[in-house]
Amino acid sequence: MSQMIRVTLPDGSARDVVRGTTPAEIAADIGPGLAKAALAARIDGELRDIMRPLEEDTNLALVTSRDEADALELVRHDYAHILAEAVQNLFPGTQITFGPSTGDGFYYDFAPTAEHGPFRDEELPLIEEEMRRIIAADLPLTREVWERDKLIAKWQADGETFKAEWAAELPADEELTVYRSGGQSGEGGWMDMCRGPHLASTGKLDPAAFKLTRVSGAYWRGDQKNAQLSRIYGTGWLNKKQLAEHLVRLEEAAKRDHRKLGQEMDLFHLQAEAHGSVFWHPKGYMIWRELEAYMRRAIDGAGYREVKTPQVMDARQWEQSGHWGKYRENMFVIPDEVPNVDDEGPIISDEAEWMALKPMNCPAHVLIFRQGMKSYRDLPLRLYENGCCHRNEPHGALHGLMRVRQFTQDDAHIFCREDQIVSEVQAFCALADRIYKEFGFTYSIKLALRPEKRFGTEEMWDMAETELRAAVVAAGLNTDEYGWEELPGEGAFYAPKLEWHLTDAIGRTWQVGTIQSDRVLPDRLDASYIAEDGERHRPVMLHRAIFGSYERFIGILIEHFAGKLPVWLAPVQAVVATIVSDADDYARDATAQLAAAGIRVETDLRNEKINYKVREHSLAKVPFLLVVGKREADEGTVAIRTLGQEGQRIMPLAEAIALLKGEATPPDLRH
RNA sequence: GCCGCUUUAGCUCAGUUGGUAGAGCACAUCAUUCGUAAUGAUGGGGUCACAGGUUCGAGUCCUGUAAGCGGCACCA
Repeated sequence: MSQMIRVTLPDGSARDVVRGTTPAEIAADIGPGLAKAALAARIDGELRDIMRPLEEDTNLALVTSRDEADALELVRHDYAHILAEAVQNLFPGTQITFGPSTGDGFYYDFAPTAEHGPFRDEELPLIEEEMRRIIAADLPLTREVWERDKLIAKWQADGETFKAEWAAELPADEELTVYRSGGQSGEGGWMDMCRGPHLASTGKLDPAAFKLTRVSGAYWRGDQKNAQLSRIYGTGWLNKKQLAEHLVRLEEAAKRDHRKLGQEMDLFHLQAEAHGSVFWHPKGYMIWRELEAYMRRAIDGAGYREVKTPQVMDARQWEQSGHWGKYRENMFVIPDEVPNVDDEGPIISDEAEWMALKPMNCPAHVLIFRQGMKSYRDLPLRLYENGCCHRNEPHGALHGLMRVRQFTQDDAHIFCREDQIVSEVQAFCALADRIYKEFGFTYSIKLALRPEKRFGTEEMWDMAETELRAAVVAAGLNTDEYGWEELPGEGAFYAPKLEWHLTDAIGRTWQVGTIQSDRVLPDRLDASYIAEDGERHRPVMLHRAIFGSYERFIGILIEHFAGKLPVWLAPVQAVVATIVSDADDYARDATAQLAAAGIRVETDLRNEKINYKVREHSLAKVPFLLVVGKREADEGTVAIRTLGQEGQRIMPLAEAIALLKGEATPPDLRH
């Protein structure tokens, strides 16, 4: 075996070095600048430690902070380790578990001692200080390969039961590696089991480029049945400037929060007496009404027929549909009896019959389908409902408009034959695409596969998943551009789901649209049609929504536009504001003409300076401000100021009305 | 549901080691009629989330409950 190996660099040049040479040594050989800048190595495309010796001929690329994605990943992972080391220095007995990098930083999950309990916000500065001390100490990080039994024994000896469990369960063919900061090779210092790679030493990190942000509970291995750990989150960057920019971005995002804007713009409110249900104010409900009208135009044009179904149905119906068995913990259940009321309130007898508020519209739509005989000629039958549903969600899940307990879905069920599924799903993908684009959204799309709790045969699920996948492929949506991925175990109990996701102001994604291919409910609720062969057949039922719920969609719209809604959705589209009271009559007349043209317009005749009015209506995010003074009143003009722009345009009133009418036209009615 | 934090005027927030509540904005009244992001003056407004407890005395300390916030788990 040769003592020399050949290393090929990205520029195509090759150099022969002694086996066991490290990328760091090669970097140093090329130049001191590179040696300092190099953070890690890419060996045949795989990210590796810069201190890890090269054993065979390879392609080598040195990773520096210019390779931002790689560098951030490395740095964040290192911050996570240093966080763990700092916590164990400060709080002996705390067990370490697991700590990855995230989209903007890192976290680490700890099992604190019983005496200490979960970490608290106020401890974060202390931990940050210890982390900076570790960075300043510039401790070298070394990689060691351990034998599984020895490593498990070591963790057990150290009282690290979570690590021991993890080490025992890692795949048998996986090499177990440990990273040690400080200490001698093989002993001393601080160690964590980790796949790596890591930087060469803790001093490679910028002590001013990270910040611990919050604490949280988190379950061991993400399972509620397991122990709850104490998670510490941080944000980490390559330098101080990046951190500062990130913190500014967070502040900006907080200003777009739909809960904050909803209050400032007087759109809606939530209160404890109906927690999880929305009180829509006139302005907020105007957005809703516009969306409803928009969606009706869309479904009318796509061959749907609108229905309305009961809010409350007998428990037996929900048993039949399977919801009673699989979904009851989320259902609001009510007794079906005249309450026997005395001073203590209603008494429910032991024999009470039960009813439930609908958590979904699907069973009711099947009941409509079942009325009368259906022929194959009736299919596909597309039933749409603005369906108001109630779900008793876990309290910790509630979040503004995004997650509520009462919500209205733009829900439809398409009853169709087997051979119509793919074309129906494709048509839906096209409709959803058109609609999201008309609102200016980009979306990601996922396929949620069969869950553990489910009805139906494996063959049914195989078919259903295959159909949805086929439709997405046919529509060309299964690409990275659409964030395409398959999510095992995340489907509904009756069907796999295609899901459309939109992103909120701080990067959290929310499912809005869905289409689900369901053979279970038609079977359980005995839906059938007469086919060409004269026999009864089961239809397939496609559950689908595009807004998901009006509540969530409005929440996302508010954040997406930072409250500055497109004119057609703005609750108040224009305000006519006077400069002097001499213009009051003209302002009233102009307002009446705008209103007659269908513009949502208000008048501001208050005895205030125009500066004050401009500021107030700008903050209220009114798209158009029509200012009238003596001059405009005399000339029959208005001075139009557009939200977000400085200056104004003076034009005849008739022209202004035409302009606003055009701007206020919903996107689907433009040509 | 779980972990941590929070809850004081309509809104945003001050309130020292426990001694009986304050600002700005908003609102009302008056004056001001003003040309594109805050005119001035005066005034009204609070069971300090709720329920207990400690104390001579609790916005402040303790316990419980509820809601809100950030995560986790769960989901449109």
